[in-house]
Amino acid sequence: MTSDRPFSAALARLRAAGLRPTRQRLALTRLLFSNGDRHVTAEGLHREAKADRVQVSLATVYNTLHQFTEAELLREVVVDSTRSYFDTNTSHHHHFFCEDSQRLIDIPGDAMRVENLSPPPDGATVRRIEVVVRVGPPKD
Amino acid sequence: MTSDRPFSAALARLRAAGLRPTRQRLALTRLLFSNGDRHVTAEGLHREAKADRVQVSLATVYNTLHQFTEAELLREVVVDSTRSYFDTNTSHHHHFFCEDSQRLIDIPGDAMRVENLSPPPDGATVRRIEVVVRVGPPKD
DNA sequence: TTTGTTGTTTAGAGGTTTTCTAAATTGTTG
DNA sequence: CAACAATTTAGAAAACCTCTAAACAACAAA
Repeated sequence: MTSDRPFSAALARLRAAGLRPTRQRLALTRLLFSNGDRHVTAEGLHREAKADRVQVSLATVYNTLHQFTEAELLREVVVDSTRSYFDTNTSHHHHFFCEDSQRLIDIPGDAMRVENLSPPPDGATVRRIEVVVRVGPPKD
Repeated sequence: MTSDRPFSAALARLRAAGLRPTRQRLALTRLLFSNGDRHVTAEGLHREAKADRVQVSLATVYNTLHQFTEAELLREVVVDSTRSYFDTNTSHHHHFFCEDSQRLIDIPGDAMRVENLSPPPDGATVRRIEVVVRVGPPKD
């Protein structure tokens, strides 16, 4: 097993990514990864940290989110042109995006298939296929 | 045929959308729709207009892009959290997004299929399914 | 054509999210 | 511990977009 204690799990994650386990990064790691898959914005995570009495600046939240994305601990999901979302689930999957609540919901990678994709232009290499299903409230 | 003169085509488009054919809207309409499908940003279209000696403010470019989107003359494509893209092709289709050149390329709607989509949560209604294939340079 | 009304445009201010800067702090290594 | 490098931070700044209120242009009616 990897460990059931949040602290050493967080520590292990950071070490594996080659990032120094600072107080701020440990705290953010725990917020992000201790309770199943999550979708966060920088602002939202910062608020959460403050509510948790973790002293961390917004700049550091941004830095950390980007470093974690770099290290593939997170994935950025682009669904809203005004805000960036980060997803703790880095495995192959897609998203529902609820346009009224601005919330993301995972669609497991194997619950959906993209068929018949035409080849990319100029022999470019496919980096990722992202499917976003925009949903609204029930039409009742 | 609808008309081969750009002016009356633009006029017809605006009338059909219930928008007054002002000098600015006519000029932007021509830039947008006279030469096949396009993907533009507000900043980019504004630059183009200036290069074309069309006097129009950036605020009007934004207003116009949004009104056209509202009227379904354009579609917004969300691929980049720092900028909004607008697509003159409003029919069912998807996109390649070249991450190095920041350019969009259409994938015809029938050149690709999304199969097996799980039902949306809480009986929410699906508004649109968007597929973005992010591509990078050839790995040569 | 003139006039009144309403819709449109505009410059500039302002908002929001994100990045940058440079100084202070912290973690790590010898 | 000392020295060095990485990290954090507040605040300034950048980028993109929206708002405001005043000027202006399109349209309809007379």
